[in-house]
Amino acid sequence: MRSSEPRAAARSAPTIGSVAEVAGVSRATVSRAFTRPQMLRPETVEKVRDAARRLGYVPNPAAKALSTGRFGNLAMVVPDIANPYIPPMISAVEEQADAAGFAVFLGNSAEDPAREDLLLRKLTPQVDGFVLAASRMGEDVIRRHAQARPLVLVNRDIEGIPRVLIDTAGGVAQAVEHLAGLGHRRLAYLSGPPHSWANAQRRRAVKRTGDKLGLEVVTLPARLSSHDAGRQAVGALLESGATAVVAFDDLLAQGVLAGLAERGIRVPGEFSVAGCDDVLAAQTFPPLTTVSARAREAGATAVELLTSRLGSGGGAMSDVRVMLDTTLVVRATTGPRPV
Amino acid sequence: MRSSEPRAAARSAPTIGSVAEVAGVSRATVSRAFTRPQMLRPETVEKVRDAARRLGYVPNPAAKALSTGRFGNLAMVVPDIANPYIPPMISAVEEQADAAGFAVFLGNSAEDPAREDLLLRKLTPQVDGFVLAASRMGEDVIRRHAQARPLVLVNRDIEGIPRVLIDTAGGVAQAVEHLAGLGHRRLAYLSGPPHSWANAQRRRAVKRTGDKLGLEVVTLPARLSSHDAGRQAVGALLESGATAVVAFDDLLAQGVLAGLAERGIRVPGEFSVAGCDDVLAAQTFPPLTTVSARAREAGATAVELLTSRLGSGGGAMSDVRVMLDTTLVVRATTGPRPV
DNA sequence: TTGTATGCGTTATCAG
DNA sequence: CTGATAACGCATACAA
Repeated sequence: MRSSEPRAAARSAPTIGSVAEVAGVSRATVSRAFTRPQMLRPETVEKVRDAARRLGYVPNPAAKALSTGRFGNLAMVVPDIANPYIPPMISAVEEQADAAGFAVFLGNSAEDPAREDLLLRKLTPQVDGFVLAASRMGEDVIRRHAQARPLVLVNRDIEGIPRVLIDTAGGVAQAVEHLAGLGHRRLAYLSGPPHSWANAQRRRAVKRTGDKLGLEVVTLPARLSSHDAGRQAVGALLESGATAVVAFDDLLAQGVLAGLAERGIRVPGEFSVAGCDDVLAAQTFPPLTTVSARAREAGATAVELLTSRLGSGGGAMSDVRVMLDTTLVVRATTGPRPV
Repeated sequence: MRSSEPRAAARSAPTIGSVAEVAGVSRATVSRAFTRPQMLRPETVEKVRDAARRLGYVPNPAAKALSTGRFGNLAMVVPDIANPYIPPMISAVEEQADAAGFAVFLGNSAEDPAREDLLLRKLTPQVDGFVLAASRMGEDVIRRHAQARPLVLVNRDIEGIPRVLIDTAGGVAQAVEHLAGLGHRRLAYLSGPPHSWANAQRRRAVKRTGDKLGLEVVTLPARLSSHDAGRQAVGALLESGATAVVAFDDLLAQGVLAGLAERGIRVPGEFSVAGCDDVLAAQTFPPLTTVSARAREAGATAVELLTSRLGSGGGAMSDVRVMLDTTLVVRATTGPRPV
C-alpha cells in the first residue's frame, strides 16, 4: 500500500525487520529475543536488545494479535463511572491489569443493558477478556458473551460464570445489631436501584437481622442511588417512626444527613444513620458509620481470576465464586435511641 | 493454502474469507461491501451483508489495523481516577468517542509522570490519538508523544499542542468579588497540587482580584487535593486571621467545612468557604458555594478536536486553544463578614 | 463492477 | 542455536 492516504502513524515506526537489519540477525531471532530469550545465546539476545533500544523499537500489538490471537487487552465495563463506588474499583483493575501486562478498555453502559451489550460486542474482537461490574444485562446475554471471551463478574451472581461478590450482608447485619444495641426499636432500610443484586442482598440482611432481634423494620424505596434521592426520602423516613436508618449506600446516607440537617435534626442525637460502601464515610460531617466496601479488592480479584484463566490457556475452571465479606465501621452518625 | 487448524486457542471466528465463500464472491468484494459499498452493485452488497449476518461475521480490528495503520481506538490518561472531578470527564470522553466509532483505553498515572510516560508509550502502538487530562509530564516529553500521535491536552497549556482549558480564573475572580461584596477584608487561598496548571491559575486569579479590590490575601499550602488535607488546613486558616477562604477545589473545601464543624465554627455565620469545580457542591451541608467546572464539556471538546483532526487526515492544524470560561455558583457557604 | 495479488508486522513451523 | 518462510485477516493498487 502506498502512502497516498495519510495514516495515523505517519512516522514509520521501527519494525522487527529494521531491528534485525541493525543487529545483523534474522527477523525470527529478533522475535525470539523478546518472547523466548532462553532459546537464544545470551550474547545474541543482548545484541538484539541493544539494537532495539537504539532504534526505539516497540512491538506492534496489532501484528502480534493477528499472529497469536491474543491481544494483551482487557475491558472493564461499568454501569456508571460517576458513582463514587466505581472509580476505586476501576483503579484497582487498571493497576492489576497493568501489572499483568494488559492494557484496559473502559466502557460505560450508563445503566442501559442494550448499550452494555453493544459495547461488549464491539470490544470483543480486540480483548482477551472482560470484567463486568454490576452488569445490568440479562443472564442469557451474559452467558452468550461469556462463551465468546473469558469474563468475570463483580457483584452479579450467575452460576457457572466466575464472579466476585462483595458480601455486604454480614456488615449490614452488624449495623443492625449495632443499632439494636444502642436501643433502637424501629429502623428503616432505604432501598437502592431495583435491579441491583447488592440492593436485594442488603434489604434481606436488614430484614432478617431485624426480625431476629425483634426490631420493627420498614423498607423505604428510593428511585436511585443519589444524594438527592436521600434528601427527598427524609420526609418518609421521619413519618415512618423509625429512629435510625440503614441506607443502601453512602451517597443516599449522605443525602439523608443533609435532609436531616436542613430540618435541624441532630445526628446522632436525634437520629442515627448508617451507610454502605465506605466511599464517602470520612468525608461527611459527622463522619459516617458505614459498611466497608472492598471495591478495590473486588476489582483486583476479578482481574486475577481473569488473568490466571487466560494464563492457563483458557481451560475451563470449576465454578468460581469469591465472596468478600465486610464489616461495620462505626464512626459518628450512630448513637443511642433518643428518649 | 488453507490451514486446517488455527494456532490460537480454538477460536473459529468467521473471517472475510468464509463470508466470501458463502456469498459466492471474492474476499475483496466482501471487504468493499463494508468499507466502500457505493463501489459495488447494491444487490451484491446485500448478498454479502446477508452472508455476513448469517455467519455472525465481525471484522477483526487487529487485521484491519495492520493493513490500514488505523486502530479505531483512543486513549484517555488521567492523573487520578478517584478525584471526583475526573469521572464526569471520562464519561464525556467515552460517550463522544463512542459516537465517533472509537473505543477508549483508560490509563491512570497515579500522579506519577514516569508512569504516565510509560503508559503512553505502551498504548501508542494501538491507538489513533490521546486525550491527556492534567498531564504531569514535562513539556518536552509531552511534545515527543505528540509527535508520535495526535494528542489533545485538557488543563495543560502548551503552545503548539491542541488544548482545552477550563478557565477557572474568571469564576474564581467572581468568588473573590462576591466575598469582598460581603464585607470580607482578609481572605485565604488554599492551594492545590504544586505542579498543577489549574492551581497556578487559580492562585493568580485570587491574588490579582484581591489586590484590585484592596483585600489582604494569604496563600496557604495543601499537600494535595483531599478531604483530609482540607481538614488539616483549618488550623492555619484560623490563625491567618482570614474570615473567608477560596479553596483550590471542592474536595479541599469540603474538608475545610468538616474541620470548621469539628471546632463548632458556624458556616457561613462565622466563616465563609468557597470551592472550585462544582463536583460535590450540592452534596455538602450547607451546599457549597463554588465555581462551575464544565469538566464534561472539556472532555467532549477534547475528543471532538481529536477526531476532527484524525478525520482530516492528521494534517497539521493551526494552534488550537479552547478556553471554557466559568462562573461562580453561589450557594450557602458564603455570607457576610462576621462582626 | 468485481477479481487477483500483495503487503502490513509478528509468531510459529520446519530446516539447517 | 539460528534462518527461511508460511500463515494471521484485511484493505487496496492493479487488472480485467
